[in-house]
Amino acid sequence: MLTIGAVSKRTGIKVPTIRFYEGEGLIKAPARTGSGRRLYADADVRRLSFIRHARALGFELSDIRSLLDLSDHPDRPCGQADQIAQRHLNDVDARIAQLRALKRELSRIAAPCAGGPAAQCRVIEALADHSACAGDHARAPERTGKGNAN
Amino acid sequence: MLTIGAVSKRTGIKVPTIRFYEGEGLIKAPARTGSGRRLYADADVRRLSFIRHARALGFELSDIRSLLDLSDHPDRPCGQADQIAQRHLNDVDARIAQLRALKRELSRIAAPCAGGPAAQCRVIEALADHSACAGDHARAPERTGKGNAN
DNA sequence: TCTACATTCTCTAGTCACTAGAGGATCAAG
DNA sequence: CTTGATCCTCTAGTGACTAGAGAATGTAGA
Repeated sequence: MLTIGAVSKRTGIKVPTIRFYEGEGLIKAPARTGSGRRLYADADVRRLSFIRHARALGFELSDIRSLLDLSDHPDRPCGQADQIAQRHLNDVDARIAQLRALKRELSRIAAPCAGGPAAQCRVIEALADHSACAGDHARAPERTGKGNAN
Repeated sequence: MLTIGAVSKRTGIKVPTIRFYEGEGLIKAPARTGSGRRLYADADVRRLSFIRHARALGFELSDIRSLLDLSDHPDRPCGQADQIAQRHLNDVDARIAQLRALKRELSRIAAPCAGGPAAQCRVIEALADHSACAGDHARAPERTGKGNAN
């Protein structure tokens, strides 16, 4: 039986995040010591590793919930799991395409302009002038994503 | 002078979002009719288009604030604007690389398994088995990003 | 003029997946 | 017996909006 800190080290998931997952019902409430501390079994560690892996691959918690539900009932057909993974793959594809378009325009924009006054700045100019822009900007690429390591 | 609805149609930014931007100080509080309705001038529409364009390019509101501040003071040197765009370009490059790696692994995982029971599902199996995984999953790719059209 | 419907107003709360911090209890080592 | 690490619960904050309540105002047709 492991404390939450030990589980955190093994899975690479931060302690508050493990508690958060419990609150979200992704893992069941674990056993407790007499003083109320959480005690985890190996199965919990495996489940949390599954969650971590899926999160690292960008699956949302609702997707992970479905996936876990499915693995809790191995008798059910697994078409749903494929569907989730396929949908996610399509998402990723779309985002890559979007970011490529974004990069093209940013490269065009971000050529240094020798530190002149902002009045001649190409960045501001390019962003003010929507007509000069190549792609469809109907949809935003969402969060910039600085990367977090749990 | 345009109502908020007309400005929304012209810029493609939703009405509540325009009010939100006002609250955030990205645009100044507009004139009002006798009954308190917002009235926008063309300059406001241009400023909002700037914001929309920058958001579509993935700039955060804090970046946009700097950019707007810069364009409000055209006498200042514009190195800062270049810096913002350059930093953003680096982010975009990193994210593309990350998503490519992600796609490789997802493609490997998401091969359909002929609708068998979940017990033999490759998706679940692959997610449970962290050791079989290629890349470093130290960092999560953040939000999936379904794309929103304002 | 009346009625119906659209639009606007302000305000609060919800989204997602956590993260940070307060304030207190318990544990292991020296 | 003290020190410091770890644990507990709880609330609130993040970013960039979105949704909804409840009320006032505007506009078009009968």
